[in-house]
Amino acid sequence: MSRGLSVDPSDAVPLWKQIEENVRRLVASGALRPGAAVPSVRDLARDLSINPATVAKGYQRLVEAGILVVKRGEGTFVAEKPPAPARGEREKELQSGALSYASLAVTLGVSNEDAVERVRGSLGFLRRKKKDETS
Amino acid sequence: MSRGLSVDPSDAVPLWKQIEENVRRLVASGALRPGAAVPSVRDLARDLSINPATVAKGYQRLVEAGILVVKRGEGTFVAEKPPAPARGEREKELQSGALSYASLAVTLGVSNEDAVERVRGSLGFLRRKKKDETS
Amino acid sequence: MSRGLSVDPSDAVPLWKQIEENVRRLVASGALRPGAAVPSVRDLARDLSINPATVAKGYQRLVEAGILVVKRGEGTFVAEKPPAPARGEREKELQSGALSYASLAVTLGVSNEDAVERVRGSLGFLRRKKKDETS
Amino acid sequence: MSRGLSVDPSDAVPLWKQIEENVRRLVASGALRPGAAVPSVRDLARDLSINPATVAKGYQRLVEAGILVVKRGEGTFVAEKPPAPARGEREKELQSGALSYASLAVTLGVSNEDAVERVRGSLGFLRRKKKDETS
DNA sequence: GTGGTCTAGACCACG
DNA sequence: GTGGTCTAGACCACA
Repeated sequence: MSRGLSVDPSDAVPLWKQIEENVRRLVASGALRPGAAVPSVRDLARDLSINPATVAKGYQRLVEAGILVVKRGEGTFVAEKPPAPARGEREKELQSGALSYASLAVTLGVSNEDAVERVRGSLGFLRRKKKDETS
Repeated sequence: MSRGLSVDPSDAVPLWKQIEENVRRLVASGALRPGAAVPSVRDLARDLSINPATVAKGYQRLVEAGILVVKRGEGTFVAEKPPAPARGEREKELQSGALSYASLAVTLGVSNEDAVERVRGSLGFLRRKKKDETS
Repeated sequence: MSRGLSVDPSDAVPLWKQIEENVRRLVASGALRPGAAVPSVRDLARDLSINPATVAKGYQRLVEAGILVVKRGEGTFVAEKPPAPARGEREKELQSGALSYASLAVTLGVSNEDAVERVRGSLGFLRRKKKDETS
Repeated sequence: MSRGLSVDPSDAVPLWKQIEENVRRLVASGALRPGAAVPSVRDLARDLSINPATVAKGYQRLVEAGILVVKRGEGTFVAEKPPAPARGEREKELQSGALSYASLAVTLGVSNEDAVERVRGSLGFLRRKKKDETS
């Protein structure tokens, strides 16, 4: 196992995006701490049996988002500083994520409270896990 | 107005999927009752200024899902007995969506309350929209 | 000529970045107006004798920056609205550009006033040209 | 301190180029006078915690440019007569840089004054930095 | 060894 | 026709 990184080629969401989300999740949960190295592009590509360029694209997005940093010739690492307070651009990203999730919930016929509760639960799960890993 | 059906061409989600989701929502909310007719493919296409094939594709998915039925020569109608979505699948999909959104919020450095509030807001927005369409 | 778009394969700056800058320049100067179509990925790639994926990468960056918009199945167009006031993220981009230019000027042994004057001149040139093209 | 020489590993520009530019600047500003010795490759590498090969590459470029000269067995020194850069080339490079920056500013929707002010600020920052290193 | 760029060409989704 | 994704593999810059 590559530290919990996995992809599903039959999924509609692009492989590079699956990788992005996976890493995001690992960082959010503290499984990947600031300064820690993520698997090299080639290694992860081999483990997942996909093309290195695909992995690179996923990493690239995270670099642009400030989640990862590249040290040339050394590898890719989790950024030391939590990505800036994030006004503006990222505001939109979060809002879009919220709407997307809400839409899913409504489509699935779930009550507002149930939908909200699940988010609250996931947040708690991540924060708790992060605290554990950090300590 | 085509009964509250609208699409956003600049949205990342495919037009046919927007149509599918819109109809699904209208049916779920009762705005479109079992047995009711949905707009004809070419009418809706004209109203939305999009390609009829795009509308057809959205309807097609709904027919395959058992939400709509086609009566040849008469038109397309809401099925009498919309099939209940598999509980297990829904559960997993929603849970996964919640975790995904939570991870995004955490990596963006957003507080739990802010993250939850945004979902609540989005849910309210969607329900309100649905209500408008229903009335 | 593809509307003034050209690249220099022997240049150290990546082809996709050259394309990005070229388009940015054409938009800034008004040669490409809001709503106008940019050359299709394949066409431009053929004209420049480079790979479509390379062109696509350049366009992609501009889409993410809000300069271009993609209409699926139709093509790529200059965005209608001037990219949002741009606080935050783009702040950094501009600052980085300024520092980069200043560094070049200092390295070249140019006086502050000369360096500033050249920027002022270029800005004037672009604004004037834009006004002409728009009118 | 190695005479004000410093590098930023997280910067996009290659370490060897940062070194090259630093030295070039120190020479241009007079902090390093003709005939003066520059730090030895291994000393500087140790001070900066980087690979000696990286330092060597930066020095090499400067030797090729006639800025530095190597006296075998003694060390590396600032050339007595630093060659004047070709006027024409400089001119074009600077002008191109100015236009590039101006285009960026315009597409970002920034006012002329704001754009100019940022350059002025960056220039001031660099000159001040150079002065510090000189003193 | 690392990541970044580019190519050639396939396949898919969309309109 | 459009752009988006992915692959396989080459080459380069960097440490």
